Amino acid sequence: MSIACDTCVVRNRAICSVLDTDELVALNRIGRTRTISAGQTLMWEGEDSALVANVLDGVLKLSTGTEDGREQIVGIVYPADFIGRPFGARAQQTVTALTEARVCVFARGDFDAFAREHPALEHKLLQRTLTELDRARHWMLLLGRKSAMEKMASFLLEMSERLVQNGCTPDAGPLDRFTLPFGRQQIADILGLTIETVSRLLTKLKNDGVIDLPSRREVAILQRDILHHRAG
Amino acid sequence: MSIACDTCVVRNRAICSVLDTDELVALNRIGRTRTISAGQTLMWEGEDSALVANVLDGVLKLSTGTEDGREQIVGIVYPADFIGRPFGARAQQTVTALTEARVCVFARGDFDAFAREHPALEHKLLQRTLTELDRARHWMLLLGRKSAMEKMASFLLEMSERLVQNGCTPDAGPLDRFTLPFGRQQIADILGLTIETVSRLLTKLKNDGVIDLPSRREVAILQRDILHHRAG
DNA sequence: CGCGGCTTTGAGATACTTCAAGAGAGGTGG
DNA sequence: CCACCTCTCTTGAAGTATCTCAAAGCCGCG
Repeated sequence: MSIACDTCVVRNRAICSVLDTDELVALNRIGRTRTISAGQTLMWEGEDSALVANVLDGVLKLSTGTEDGREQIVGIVYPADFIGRPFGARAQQTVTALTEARVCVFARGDFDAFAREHPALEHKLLQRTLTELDRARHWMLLLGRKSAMEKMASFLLEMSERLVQNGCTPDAGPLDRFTLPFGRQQIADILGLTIETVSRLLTKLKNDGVIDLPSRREVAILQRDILHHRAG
Repeated sequence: MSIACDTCVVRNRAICSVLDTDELVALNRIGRTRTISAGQTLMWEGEDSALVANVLDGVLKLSTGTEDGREQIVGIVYPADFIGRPFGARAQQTVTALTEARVCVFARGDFDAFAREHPALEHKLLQRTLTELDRARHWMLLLGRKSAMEKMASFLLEMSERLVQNGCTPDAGPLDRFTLPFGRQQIADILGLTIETVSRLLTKLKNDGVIDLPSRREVAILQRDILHHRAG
């Protein structure tokens, strides 16, 4: 039987990788592919959790905000990552596409039921969730205890590691040049800073010869060791 | 057969609650109870993850730090909570007892193997991990975007909800008076502030009549609505 | 009573924000 | 192809929340 998953670009990296063909057929039946344009929101904080999804392509952000409009980005989602809140009634974060994105969506109830019948899938999801929890807690150190420059340096280093093309190329280590899927305000919302501070820090790093900024969203790391040093 | 779990105080709230008697006997065989005195550390960040545990009694903190000694508390662990990093080689946080604590510990390898054979246990663990992840991400908003006073007010409100005696008393809602398991420096390490700022904020809240501080570690909330308002 | 650790309070320093313009980039239409 | 517009980003100057440094107060405990 031929199904969409056969040609799925994240087939071997998403949580689905633990499923055999029959199981994949069953999962495929309850899901569908959806395209989201940049800036569009897939689910809202506080809304009831109706959907979960696998990311096929693109980058999305998870964010929370205060009543008066301050925003904090709490997670960045890449291809093969899972989004949504299974086994829970409410979505706790807003999910918004930063680039055009393709996701494989499931009604939460359907997915929950399927997962409960497939322990291997739940196990994979558990592993991912544990990793995400470690990552979130590590980010709390950055938010709570690092200076603005340390935050920025840490951020650039993390991006150089995470934005590696997840394509066919064998793992080539961190990139020395990459295009951010964020504008300055979004970097500020990730680091808990203001847009002006972000701009000043980037200019300073550029003037110090640590990085180069070929265009608005491109970054080239010229002196990784120094950047590392500034990350605290 | 009589086992320790029969009289376990968290029997119905810890992840073990999904196990039947036979399973509990098996799990009991690979675990043992251990007492930790206040201030003692159970596992260290970066060390390999040898243990996992259920908390029976007491309060512990999860923390990470920078090389130069700055610390951020990233989680607080109460009775019936699970600690450690199953299915992963390294502990990502340091776990330290804040009060004298009793925990039910397992060698990580033993626990991993047991969990893989008991999907219901993994499911329960997944649910907990998802909840913890939501909590951690919510805390990121506090760390990144809230003012010192907003942080303190949010903290006091959260404590009044989480420190509810988990004993036999039916759920009685948030406490208006409680004893913190933290000193001032630890509150600072939770909120990403300095000890002096923490002290000043508490005295201000007291002078404003919003709270009372009967002793060093006791807090009484006098005007919950105002505290809520100051939490942002 | 006196000692040591924790906490409070004060005064001054500063990192980051806020407010306010100006410059640059990218897109659109003439 | 250039002029224009808008949106984002940069830069500057001033303000302020929080930190740092320093000293004194409190409290439990031997």
